[in-house]
Amino acid sequence: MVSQRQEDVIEFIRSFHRRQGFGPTVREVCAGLGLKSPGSLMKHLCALEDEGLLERSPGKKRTWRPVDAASPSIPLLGRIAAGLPLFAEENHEASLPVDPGLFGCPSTFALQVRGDSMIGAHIQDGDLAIIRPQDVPENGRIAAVLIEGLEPEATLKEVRLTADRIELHAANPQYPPLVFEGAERARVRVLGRLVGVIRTRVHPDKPFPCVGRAFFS
Amino acid sequence: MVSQRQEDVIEFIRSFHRRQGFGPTVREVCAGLGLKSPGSLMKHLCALEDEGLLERSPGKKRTWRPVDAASPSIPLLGRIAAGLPLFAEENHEASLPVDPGLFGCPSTFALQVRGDSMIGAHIQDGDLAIIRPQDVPENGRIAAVLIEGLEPEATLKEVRLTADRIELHAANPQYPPLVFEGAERARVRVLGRLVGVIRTRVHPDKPFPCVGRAFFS
DNA sequence: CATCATAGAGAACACATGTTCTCTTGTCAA
DNA sequence: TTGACAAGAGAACATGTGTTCTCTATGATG
Repeated sequence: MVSQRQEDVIEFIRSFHRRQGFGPTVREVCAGLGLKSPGSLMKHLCALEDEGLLERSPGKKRTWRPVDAASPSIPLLGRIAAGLPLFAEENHEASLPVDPGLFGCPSTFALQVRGDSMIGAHIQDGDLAIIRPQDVPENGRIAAVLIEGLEPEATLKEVRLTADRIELHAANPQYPPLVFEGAERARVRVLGRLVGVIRTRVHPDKPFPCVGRAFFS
Repeated sequence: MVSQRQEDVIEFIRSFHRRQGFGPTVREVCAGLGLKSPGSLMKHLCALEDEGLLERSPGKKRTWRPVDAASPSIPLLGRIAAGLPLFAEENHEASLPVDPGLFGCPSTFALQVRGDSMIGAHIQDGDLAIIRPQDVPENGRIAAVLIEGLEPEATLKEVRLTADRIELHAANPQYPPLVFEGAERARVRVLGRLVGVIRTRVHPDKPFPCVGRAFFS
């Protein structure tokens, strides 16, 4: 059981580490939380150590730290090349300087969205879709899928499962649903499910580029 | 000019950091290089500092580090408290482990969007708006603004400037534009302009929560 | 009311550790 | 040889810092 205070402790240590490149002293943690002496903070630190959320090297300076050595970046797999394997280094186009833990999963990857097929889910052209790897489709989820036989490009679609079919729905009426049933089902390969979105450019010229005001009036 | 010895120093510090999660003491670096006293190592450390390859915080323990050690982050200013100053540590709720450079500016901050007033710009409830600080309004841009006299909360709005007015438009017809003219103009305080969006949760139950399929059919 | 638990303040201790000084050794060039 | 220079050993100092103890204030509970 971690109290609010204890979550603050972890968050402070984590952000101190990120900002400074080294860990805080217990007194610096105190100052960050508004405490004036380290005595009571030690109880929190020890409690968090018992919880398995913090580590220390007893007696050593500036060694209180979160247990998870956060992997610092999300690989950007811009487009999926024809030659698999999919997650090899070859397809690793770039790294987003973003801690994957932000999205609740240490092993996410990113795909840049092309077109406005998911505009109804408020995912714009150019957005970076954060994907958690997962190969079983889940009904109602938005997933990145590969369709064998078509051009080898990952697309983002809402998955709808019925007894014997997989339907892939765009969030845009211009794109009809893709339906796979029977043997066809095997053509659908789920890469993972959408767990986040990063938009690095906000179009200044067309603030509402796809769903214009006309939709509302 | 860095000698072989000095490269060893950097490599040792870097790998120590990776293995342990915190930095080495100068004596631990000595031991790692087979030196028996820190005196001469200091010359190497200082030389590397002059080269711009290492950093330290003088006097502080375990703070010798490679210059690129501090992973940058974006401060999350969840809501703006009544008591300013705005960017003080007090309002610093948390840090997003995201390199601000991803959004083209080293000093961005984040605000969590409440409500669906910007849904037309595909910004959902709960999204994290990445803001570049800027106090002059720009026509047509989406900006985070503070309106004096109302509840002290930052809101995201599209700014439209005319000769003598500032209009703040929501991207949702349910919210009428706010118009400020004449002396009223001074009530509008621009915090910065929107340069990005991060969505950390994708609602599985309602994939199109606000602009439903009804809009398209 | 009494009792207990929790959070924090404040003081104190021990020592790890950054930093500086001096001295020795080895190397290279004039 | 002599001098200059770099690398290291060893000692010493000042203090930052982890850790522990005691005492107080507050709130919940019986």
